Amino acid sequence: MPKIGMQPVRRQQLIDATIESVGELGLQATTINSISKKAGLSSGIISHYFGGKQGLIEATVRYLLSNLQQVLIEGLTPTTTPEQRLMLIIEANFSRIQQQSDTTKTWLSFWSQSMHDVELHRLQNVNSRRLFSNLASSFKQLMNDDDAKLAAELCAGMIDGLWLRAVLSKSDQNEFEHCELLAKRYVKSLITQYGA
Amino acid sequence: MPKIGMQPVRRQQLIDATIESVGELGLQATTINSISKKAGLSSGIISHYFGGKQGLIEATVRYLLSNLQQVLIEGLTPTTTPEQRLMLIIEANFSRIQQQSDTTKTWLSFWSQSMHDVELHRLQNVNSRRLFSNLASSFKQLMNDDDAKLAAELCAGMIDGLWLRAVLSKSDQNEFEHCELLAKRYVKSLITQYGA
Amino acid sequence: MPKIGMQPVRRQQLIDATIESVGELGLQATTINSISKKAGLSSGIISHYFGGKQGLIEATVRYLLSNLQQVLIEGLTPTTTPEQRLMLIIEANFSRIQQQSDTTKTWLSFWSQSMHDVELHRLQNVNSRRLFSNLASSFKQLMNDDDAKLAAELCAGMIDGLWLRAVLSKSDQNEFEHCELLAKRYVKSLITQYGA
Amino acid sequence: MPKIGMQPVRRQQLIDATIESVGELGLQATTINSISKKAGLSSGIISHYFGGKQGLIEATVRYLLSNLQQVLIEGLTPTTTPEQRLMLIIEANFSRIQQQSDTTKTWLSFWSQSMHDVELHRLQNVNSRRLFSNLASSFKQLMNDDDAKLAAELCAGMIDGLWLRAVLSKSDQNEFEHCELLAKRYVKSLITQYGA
DNA sequence: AATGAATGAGTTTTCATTCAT
DNA sequence: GATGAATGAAAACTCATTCAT
Repeated sequence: MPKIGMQPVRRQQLIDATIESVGELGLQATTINSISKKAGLSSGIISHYFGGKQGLIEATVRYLLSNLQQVLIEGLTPTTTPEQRLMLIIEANFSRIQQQSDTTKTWLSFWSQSMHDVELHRLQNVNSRRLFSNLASSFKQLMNDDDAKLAAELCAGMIDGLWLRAVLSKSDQNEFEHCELLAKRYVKSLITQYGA
Repeated sequence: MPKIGMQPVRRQQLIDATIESVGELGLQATTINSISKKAGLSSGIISHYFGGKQGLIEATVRYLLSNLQQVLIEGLTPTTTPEQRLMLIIEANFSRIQQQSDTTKTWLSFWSQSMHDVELHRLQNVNSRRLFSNLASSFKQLMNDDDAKLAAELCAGMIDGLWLRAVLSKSDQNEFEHCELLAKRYVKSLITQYGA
Repeated sequence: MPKIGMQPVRRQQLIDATIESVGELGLQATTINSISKKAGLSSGIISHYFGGKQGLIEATVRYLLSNLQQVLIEGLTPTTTPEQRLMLIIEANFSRIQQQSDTTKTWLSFWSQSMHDVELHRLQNVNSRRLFSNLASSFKQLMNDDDAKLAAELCAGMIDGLWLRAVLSKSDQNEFEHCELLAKRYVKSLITQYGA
Repeated sequence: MPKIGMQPVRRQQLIDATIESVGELGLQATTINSISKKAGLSSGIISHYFGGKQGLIEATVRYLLSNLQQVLIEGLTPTTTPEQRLMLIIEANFSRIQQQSDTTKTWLSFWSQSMHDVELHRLQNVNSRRLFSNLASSFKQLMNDDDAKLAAELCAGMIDGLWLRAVLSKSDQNEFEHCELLAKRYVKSLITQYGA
């Protein structure tokens, strides 16, 4: 029964199952079996579609990254002001939790592992720089370039720090929303401070 | 060779080797063998002194925690002002890197794993709350209680976020010092903003 | 090589190899490797089919128990007299050796271990009570209930004792048959003594 | 502090601890550590006095054997009749339990292991033959030699079988005494049956 | 396309033995 | 005479990968 066009379906099934498993069990305890079981598929299929466990892990990170970018892009309209765009960036970063509770734990697992994995580190750098440049390009429309870079650096730190503390303390959604609010207020204070 | 008094020496040897191994290989790839080899001891000794791998991991986290606290306490004198104390807290958090490059990677590995390990999560909470309460108690001497709590929350986020971004980008010491400077300036701006 | 329907084949292969290994090396010296080597399979397969060594051990005891029961049931016909049934019970107990020399040593290893293993003790009790109740129900057709219980108790002791001494002295088949004969004559003397 | 004459004291301490440990944990789970801990001595001392674990195990079996013999000899007087001697033999075999509950479990562990251990098997044979010859020499004073041998064989089987069943069912002392009574009555019936 | 049986290298843990003190 | 720190071989168990079907 060679159903055609199964590839994208199976790949997404396995990526979803990976997020679920890493969120639930951690990256260390996530196995080929824990993933394939959650996906309702056989263990052999992972090698078939991703070459191996490592390939699936990397595909999952790429999926999460593109997802984050997607949320941001979808919010943008031709009339979005720089300040609105900054708010959107923050919302995108904190909305990760809204999609799936496992996702945040999964991000953290991957970033931690990126210290010792070349490909994951490359992907993490993409993410980190993208956040910075997204912030910087918006701030640049509101202040001079040097101040904008500084504001972006501080703002990126604040977003990641509040997000990290919320994840590690196993916060509920309310606390995530509280952190989102703090981040937004911080952006406004940066604009007030440095803005022309 | 039952030289007496070897226990504390061996325990510290093994804890140091654990930090080194987790820093170099990551928590996932750190094994009883990688640790004992680095320590120049046999694999059996880990069970002898720590009951098993898990025991050694937890002892290592406790050691890192007490070390962080130690750096802070040693800087305090009877004449330390609240503002100086806040600077000390930041210095302590960023000085981790100065001691050993492995240490930062090790912290991150542990915090990531704490999502899925009860004891590590407990220890992580101790650390997280300690940073917040250290900050809050200093801020309270400079502003009203509600503002102090808010400042502490923001400041904790900023410290952790800047630290996380520095670690993940495999920054050199200069960048860590730059982050330390940014954090200190942020504290000063908080004092200016909310201070009486 | 996922030939379907291999499960029962593999399970029996491993149980046979366990009996062989325990018979040859003893329960203490029997390892995952000694079993899997005898079975001509890999070591990992034991966890796959039995969850672990303990599971295989227990499955093996259950197999030996059901085998013993099987021998008895197969000998019964609608016209079997109580006395013939008693003879069948004895034959079943002494025929263990006829199938496989390892089996007797294996029984003894398991019973000895049953002193310190809850599940093995439960299975040993099933076996011990089954022998007693089989004997008692036959004796009850030949004498009053109290005498029948006494006869069953004595007879069970005699069977187990003669069997134990034969096993421990590493007897050959002739001696087992001699013991079987002694046991049968003892049953007859009990019937003569207490029979109506 | 080279105290002289410690050797017999230490040896007995370790043998007692071995009986206790094997009775409690089983032979398999008994380790150098479990023994030395129970003896309140260091682990190294076992090698010092017995050459190793195996030496201590064998010394313990020899001790149990000589103990059993001792109980029998102590009961004998110049005026003991053959029938009284038979009763004494039974009492000695069932009195093992009266001394220490661990002892019976220990006997069984050792006999089971004797299937796979040359020295233990030799000692087990000494024990088995001694019981037979003790019984036979007494029966020979009460009946002709062939009947006496047969009676001894049956009686040895009955004693061992009742004892085995009592041990395996983890019986209390009352049941052991009940078995002792059954064995004694069986001896009397053998004398009645074959006696001149 | 998909399965899952089978493998075996790698991991943690246990433990008898050794030996400097 | 006695200790117990240290070793390292051997054990059970895990799991990514392979591959016949």
